[in-house]
Amino acid sequence: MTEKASLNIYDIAEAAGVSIATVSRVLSGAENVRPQTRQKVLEVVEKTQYTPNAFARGLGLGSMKMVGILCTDVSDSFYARAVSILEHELRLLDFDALLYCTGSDLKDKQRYTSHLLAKHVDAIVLVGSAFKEQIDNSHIEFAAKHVPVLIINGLVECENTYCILCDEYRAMYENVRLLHLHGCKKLAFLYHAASYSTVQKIAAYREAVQKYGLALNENLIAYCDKTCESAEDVCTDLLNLHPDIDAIVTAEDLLAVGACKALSRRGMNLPVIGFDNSAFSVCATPTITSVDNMLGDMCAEAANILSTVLAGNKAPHKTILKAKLVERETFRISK
Amino acid sequence: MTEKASLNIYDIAEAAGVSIATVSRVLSGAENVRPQTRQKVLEVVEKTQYTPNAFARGLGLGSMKMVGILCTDVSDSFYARAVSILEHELRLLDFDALLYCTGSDLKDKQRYTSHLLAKHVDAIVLVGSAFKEQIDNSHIEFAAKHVPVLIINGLVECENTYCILCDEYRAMYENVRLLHLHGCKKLAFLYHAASYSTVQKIAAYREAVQKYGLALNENLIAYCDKTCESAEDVCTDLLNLHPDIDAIVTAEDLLAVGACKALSRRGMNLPVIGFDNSAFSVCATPTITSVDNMLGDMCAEAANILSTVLAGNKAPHKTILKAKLVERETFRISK
DNA sequence: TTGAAAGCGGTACCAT
DNA sequence: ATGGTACCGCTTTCAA
Repeated sequence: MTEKASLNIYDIAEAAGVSIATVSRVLSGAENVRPQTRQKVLEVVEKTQYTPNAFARGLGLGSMKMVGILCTDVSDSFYARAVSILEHELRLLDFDALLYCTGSDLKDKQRYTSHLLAKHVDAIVLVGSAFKEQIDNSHIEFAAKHVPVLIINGLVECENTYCILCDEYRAMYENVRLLHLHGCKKLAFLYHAASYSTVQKIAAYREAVQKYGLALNENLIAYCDKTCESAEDVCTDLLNLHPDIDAIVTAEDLLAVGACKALSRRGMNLPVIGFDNSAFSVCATPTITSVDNMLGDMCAEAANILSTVLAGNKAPHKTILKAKLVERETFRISK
Repeated sequence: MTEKASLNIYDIAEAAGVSIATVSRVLSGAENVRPQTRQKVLEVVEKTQYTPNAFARGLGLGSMKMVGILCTDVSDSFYARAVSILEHELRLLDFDALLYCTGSDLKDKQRYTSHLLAKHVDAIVLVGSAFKEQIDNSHIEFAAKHVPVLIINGLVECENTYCILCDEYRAMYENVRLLHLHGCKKLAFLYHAASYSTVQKIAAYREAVQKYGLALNENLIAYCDKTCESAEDVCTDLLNLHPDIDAIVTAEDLLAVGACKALSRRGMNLPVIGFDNSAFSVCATPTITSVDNMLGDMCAEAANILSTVLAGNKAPHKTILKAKLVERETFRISK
């Protein structure tokens, strides 16, 4: 009547004629086991297809080898790529990925962070700079007291926190410089969400515009919803107001796509530079020159740091990668 | 010296002056606890910020309330959206999402499936019809012996398996019918990966083409890599070989984008219908008419079924949703 | 090299 | 309503 869900270590021990301690040793790859004994145990394990109970293991070791990934929105292609790469890297380190999509509400981020801690994950990875709240990072600081917190493309000043970011400030500054060299005088800037990343880009835009003596006008910095259509509308309005705009830079590729649509609808053809080097930049017509922020490298580096830290070694609090411009049809650096 | 990682139920019991059994009752919301006692315990819990150990709980209950999501590739925007929605639905049911990106190799799918089982997830959700292997579904069947397996947009004939799919066969058939009504006579078909989903679409294309007496030629059914560029190249070749092609249908939006590029490059303007109603369909110029396969609804239904099944109730093995065509610039149904 | 036994931190049954 | 206690299944220390 009473049916066992599955075999346990006692069953294996009995079948192999050894104690559970020995089985445990064999399974954890301990050296001090007589080859013959090991052999016998492994045979039984093989034959019975035995798998140790992960919860019991977790209870004993205090870890189930899981890493929590906190991400504002996986349906965003940029974050999706990040999660994809991270998951892959974690898998290589033999960690499972516990995915939490938090949305952008701070309360949710806090709640999910503590959920993750309650699940005793070995580390937490924050994907997306949206996590850099200007207001309140206490949940991150709290989490970092318990487990290492990796932050992809975001920055938090806090112990046991490892920020891997791309120098987007510099990249955007460079965008403006290149357009200036190209002869442009009045650059529109389209952005969405005020994430850490976006704030950097806007700051860079402002400073570079000033530095190179380009048209300086707050109205040139325009907010859009995160859709092609919104960007197109906003850009159209902007072009109506400022017909002398002669180049467009955006904080995201999708917005650049919308901008291009606005341009071609009026038969214009201005330099446009997007950001993220996403699939959108290739889909658009014309294809969009875009800044590659090295997401793959950031995630790989995150994995690196994670394994370093979990091994008990020191890792840099802040790692900055350099972005690179991928030239496509909307802008080519003139030689 | 010996520092405790965190408080356990004994600490709480002691502080509250009750037994651990009572603490357990209070925390699990049992009715049979004197309000006064409950109050006292909750106070201590509140004050100490106590959180029960998830592993111990899992060990006792045989579940940590986790659901495994198996997905060939989250960086694919379609799957990413699915995972995003699923995660949200699971969260509402109080389940965590354990994400596994399997890639398309069968061996990996099998391995990860058993990993998931070893982690004692409460259910497994398969995202993407790529999981319907013509050759071997034994890993799915095996998994279904242990936990319910939900399949989004795929079909497996097996007990304890719940397939939620969209009638893509019908949708593709309808595409061909509409184009025929529109006066088209020779339709090219672009596809990637031979997933269950794609197989359905191809079959529908074939049958409809036959039924409506359109040009029937295996060469019109062309394989591309999953990139704009590849689709563009393939489509260009196709148009060179068959200059009389007068409409294009694709198994994925991205391929439709490529097709449109090929068309506009030769100054052509044929009806094009994509599939998935993804962000790409809106980004392209012109915007692409696309079949919406109701991904959101499928995922919501999956969550529904999951809660039903986990509650011990019966749920349908197969749920089919109806797709709908979203009209954009590349094709409008003529009245 | 091996085994016995004490945790790990809960749940739930059985008394009281 | 509450407490005692036997599990759940594994890891690890200590002895042998």
